[in-house]
Amino acid sequence: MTNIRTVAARAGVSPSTVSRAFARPEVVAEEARRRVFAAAAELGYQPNPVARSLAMGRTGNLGVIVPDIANPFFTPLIKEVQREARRRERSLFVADSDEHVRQELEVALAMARQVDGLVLASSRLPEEDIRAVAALTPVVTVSRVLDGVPAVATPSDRGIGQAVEHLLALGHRRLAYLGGPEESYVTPERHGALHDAAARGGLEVVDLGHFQPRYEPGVRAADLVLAEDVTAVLAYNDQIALGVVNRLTERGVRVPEEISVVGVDDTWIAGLTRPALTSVRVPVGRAGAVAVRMLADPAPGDGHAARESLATELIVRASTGPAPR
Amino acid sequence: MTNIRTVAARAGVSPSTVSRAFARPEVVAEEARRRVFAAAAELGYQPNPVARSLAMGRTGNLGVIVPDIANPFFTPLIKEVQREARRRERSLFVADSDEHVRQELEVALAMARQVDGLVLASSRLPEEDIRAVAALTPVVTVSRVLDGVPAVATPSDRGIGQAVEHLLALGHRRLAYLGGPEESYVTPERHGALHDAAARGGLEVVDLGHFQPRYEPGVRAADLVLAEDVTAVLAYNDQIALGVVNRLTERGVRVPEEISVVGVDDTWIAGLTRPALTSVRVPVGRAGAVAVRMLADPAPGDGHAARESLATELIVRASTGPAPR
DNA sequence: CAGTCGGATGACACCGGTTGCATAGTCGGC
DNA sequence: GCCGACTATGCAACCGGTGTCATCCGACTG
Repeated sequence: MTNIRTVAARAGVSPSTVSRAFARPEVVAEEARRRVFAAAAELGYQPNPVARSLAMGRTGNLGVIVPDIANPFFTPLIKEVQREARRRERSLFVADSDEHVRQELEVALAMARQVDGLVLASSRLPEEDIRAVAALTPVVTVSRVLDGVPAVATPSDRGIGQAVEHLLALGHRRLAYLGGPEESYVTPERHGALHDAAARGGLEVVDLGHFQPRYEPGVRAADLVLAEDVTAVLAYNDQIALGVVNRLTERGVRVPEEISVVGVDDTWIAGLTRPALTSVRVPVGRAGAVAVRMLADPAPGDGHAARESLATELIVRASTGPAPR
Repeated sequence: MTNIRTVAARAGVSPSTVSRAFARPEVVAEEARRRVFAAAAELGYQPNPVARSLAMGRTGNLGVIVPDIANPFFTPLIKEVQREARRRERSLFVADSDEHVRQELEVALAMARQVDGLVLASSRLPEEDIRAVAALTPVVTVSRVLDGVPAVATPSDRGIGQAVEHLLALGHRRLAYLGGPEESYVTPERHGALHDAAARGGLEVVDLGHFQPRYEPGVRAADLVLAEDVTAVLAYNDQIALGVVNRLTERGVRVPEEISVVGVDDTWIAGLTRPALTSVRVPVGRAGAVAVRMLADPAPGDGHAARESLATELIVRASTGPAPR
């Protein structure tokens, strides 16, 4: 493969001039630049980004790691991170940890030194592992807050508070809660937000346990819900909620006439299913954009790590209605 | 940041020994290895993958570029590519071209030299651009066939043929076709497969034009469908089909009693909506796995580029039924 | 016309690893 | 006790760029 010296020889200039012609064309004289590009074109030369990264100590890449690329919750985040990265002329590499802590660490370590900054979304890593990664490259976490590491938080208290208000206003008094996976950092946070809001408003909450954030566990959960004397369900996320809705419908229970269902995440499927799903919107796209901003334009370090917080809100659709009397 | 020489000094050995201790521990004596690792641990040293890539001429990374990460059609591909990459101890970087040719090229060029191989899924690039990328790094295309470039094809003729048979058997005689985006390589391929099969079986096809492969265009398409005298619809993909189903239902047209709807891609949403969607399954996950195999274990070059072909098949669900009389 | 200034270029030392080759050291065999 | 083989290590050249510094040249100034 051709390198900078080959091109230099062909163009009759020194390697330095070739390097400059590509990196900062304006400092090279017209004539020399022309000859360099001509030689490069003939030889099919392209600067080697790996060598450039090594010499410059920066790669021009950013990375984002999500637990599951297939989870539609993360796609707005990826899209926005990518858009912001592109605006800054950085390439974006995405990686998926398959909801698996061990793989998340491997993937993060593999990526760390090959990017100029890393966005860790909904990381399940233990604190010390996140810190280890942060020691290798600048890191911003999303939906996970850690001392000393810049973060974009998306606290669910407001959105879940609105969901509780909404259900109370519709006359519901007993709610089943389908919790998220035990390993997730967000699980206790959402659980706490719900219990706080419910206690304040006088809504009784029945905890039905932990569920993986996918469709099938929601199907299973629906039957548990029917065994309880509740008129509403709040699910950890939209996929679970969708499983519940479909299973209830199959069993002849009408949504929302007999049971109201609320999801969380407000992924795009929420608006597409019938009935469309009432859901707590998590501004994860904006969170991604903010995270990139924090990575690329770091605020002057005033001692402690940067922190942003983006509120959630309830989006009401067709899966919630007045409680049956 | 600490490098191999710092560690060497601390461990009282030469840089080469440190290098070998990390790269091929078995060739380093017990005692030396112990001291190297001790020194490395104290200094928090990790080998720099960029430097390693430069020296070795390989990065240990694979890349995959998809038109749209948010499109559920591609998630099985990404997942399988990742699984196969991991089996071979390669990291995987995913990138998204935002359904945009210009960005696809940029992304591909940026990635090309930083990976040992690239999977281009449903690429929309002009041939010469794909060849330019393939000149920089080994490339395997998926669902796109090009002379001289290894490829995994997923021809739709069989699956679409089955869909036509299925509809004919149900008594349908006139079908509306909602075509894909004009830029896509797959669009004419699917169109051709449909017209061939329809001509063979005696099914009349009404072409309703080109649609972007998303939900909203499907909603719009539904009203066009109703203006035609047809009893069945075949959509370019599931998202369009879903938009059609939802809009028909809204307008009081029952699916499948009055109109049957068939999608293509068999994404996971197809099974989740009500009625569940009959769809042509494209084995894109397996295609990804095969692509990685072709990249990582290249067949002895027998002159022309490797080629694999994976057949599609119809999955019948609830959105198709007997034609109304 | 000499002196100064500034812009373009080349030489060279890096960046942080890998690797072929030479050498020192160990051990066994005869 | 000497020789050959084999192992573990060090040296130094590379991978393909970047960036600093010195040099050279022409032009401008007084």
